[in-house]
Order: sequence, then structure tokens, then C-alpha cells
Amino acid sequence: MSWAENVLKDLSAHGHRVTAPRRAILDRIMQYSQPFSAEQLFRDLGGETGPIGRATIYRTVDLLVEDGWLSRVHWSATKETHAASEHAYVPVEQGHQHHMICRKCGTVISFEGCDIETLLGGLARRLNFKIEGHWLEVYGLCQVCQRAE
Amino acid sequence: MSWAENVLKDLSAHGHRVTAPRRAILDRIMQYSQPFSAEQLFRDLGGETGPIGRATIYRTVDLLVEDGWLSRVHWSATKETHAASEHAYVPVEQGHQHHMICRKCGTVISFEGCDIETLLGGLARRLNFKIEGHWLEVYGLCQVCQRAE
DNA sequence: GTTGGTGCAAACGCTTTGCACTTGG
DNA sequence: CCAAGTGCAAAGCGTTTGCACCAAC
Repeated sequence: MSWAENVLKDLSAHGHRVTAPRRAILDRIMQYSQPFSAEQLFRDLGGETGPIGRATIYRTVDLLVEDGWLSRVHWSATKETHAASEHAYVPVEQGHQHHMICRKCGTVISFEGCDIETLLGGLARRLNFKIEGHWLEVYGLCQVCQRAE
Repeated sequence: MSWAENVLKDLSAHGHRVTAPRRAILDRIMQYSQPFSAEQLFRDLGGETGPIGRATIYRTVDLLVEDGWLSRVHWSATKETHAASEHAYVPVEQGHQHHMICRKCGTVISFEGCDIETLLGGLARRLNFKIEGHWLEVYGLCQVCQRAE
């Protein structure tokens, strides 16, 4: 059961429709080995002359983020200038996940089961801060790029 | 020695000039108890009719981020739509810091000495991933807002 | 047949840029 | 002095929106 299939199933389960544009978008997302942006997705699906409108891409990406099938990361392939820097996304199986992102090739390794709240628990207790969630992202070099350096 | 004073000293130490607009910007930043955006800073300093141009604000913010005196966070006061969502910043003493941000009032608590790399060390070793840096941000409720709920 | 989805194009809003003017050291 | 900094206005560009049309269920 691929990620795209899971998403499609979940979409119809939530009363959403399974349309051709959505299929195409999901298929394209699965081919990325790096974080991707909405704009990039638009280009890769044919851009201005392609069959899928820009609005549809953005709307679908938003939908997927809302339903927990895409996760936003801060990594950006294009050295962010950051004039309206593109937001980047990574497909995830649903649930709490974090990412290790290779600064060179952009490969993403997802992992769960982080113990950060435990780690910060003492600090939070001392400060009387009630932790409700957190954002963690790790940067570095993947195995392949380490060798290449 | 206030944050603004430290920044000014650092600026001239790096061959930058201490100008009236920069003083005004630093002073205003110190008054925030929440993450702020460049646009907000612009408005608070008088906006279109004020003495400081928008470009100066953006250039100064960038400068401060580069020199490590401002840190970008993901929290946003305005429910991010995220059409060109404003980037938010927090003043920091230089060095590696993380933030706990209250989801209600936006109060920021900075802390250092996180042991995340230690925590993730085992995982990274197993995956042959070489950690070079990380981004961590914690969300929740500060002491005051907990009581208010 | 409904109504959710789509495409188009225009609008939006944050951010950047070019250029002539000002000012700090 | 003169290079760094500033202000202005225009341009950039990712993202959103209004609306008429289309197609999934």
C-alpha cells in the first residue's frame, strides 16, 4: 500500500473526491527524494501549459498538510533569498514525525519516537511552562554525501 | 548592558555604522514581548508616514539575523493564511538558543544547553547520518495563560 | 442532479531592488 | 571626504481568491 494509495483512501473516507489532478499530484510527490515546493510541483506537472492549474496544486498541498499527509520543513533547495521563499514539504505517514535532512542532497530521513518532551520536562516544570507540542528538524550529511566530501 | 547596547557595540566592531534608524529599530525591538515581524516593526515605527523606510527595516532585520542577534521562529500571531506569511523574529543573546513560545500570548522563553544531539546521537550513528545542526522550537502555555484557561 | 473540485486570471502582501541622496566616522 | 546607509517607488514572486465551468459520486 503506497503513500498515494493511503492518501486517496483517506480522502474518500473524509468525503473528498478522487480526481485526476489529485492523482497526478500524489504520483508526482512520490517521485521526489527531496523536500519539494508547491511551485516546483506546478512546474513538474507541466507549468503554465500543463493540464493542472496552479490553484489546484496549492489547494491540494494545503489539504494534504491539514490531513497530516504532508509535513512542512524549513529546508530549501534554492538558497532562500527569502523573498517569498517557497515553503517545502515532505510526504509522511500520519503521526508525529521528525526529519533529518541532508544539507547537500536533500535526502530526508523520517523518524519518530523522539523523547524531547521528556528531555525538556524538567525545564518546563521549573518554568511552569506546559508543553503542548514541538518542532524538531535535524540537519547534516547523509551517508552518501559524507563519503563524497 | 542591554541587548540593544550589545548590538550597537557589535555593529561598530564589525565596521557597521550606528545610525538613527538603527537605534530606533533596536529600541523598538526591545519593547516586544512576543515574536515580531518586519512589517509590524515598520508599522510600529510610524509606517508610511514615519521617518524610517520599509527597506531600512528589512535590511536591518536581515543584518541582525546574519550577525546572530535575531532568531527566526515559526510562531505567528496572525493566523497564518500563509500567503506570504510574515516571518517572525525574536531577539537573542548570541549563541545557540531555543525557544518555548506560548501559543496564547506569544511570550518567548529562551533556553540553551539542549541535549538533543546527544539524544539523537544513537539514531544518527545507526543511520550513518552526520548531524551538523538542528532546529527546535517548543509550543505550549506559559504560566500566566495556564491559569487564565 | 448536487456540490465539491478545477482552471484562469487578477489581486494580495511580504520582501527585494535600483538609484539618487544623506550622513557617520 | 566617501563609502555605508537610507528612502522612495517600482518590481518580484509565491500564494490566494472570485467566478464560471466541469465532473465525481
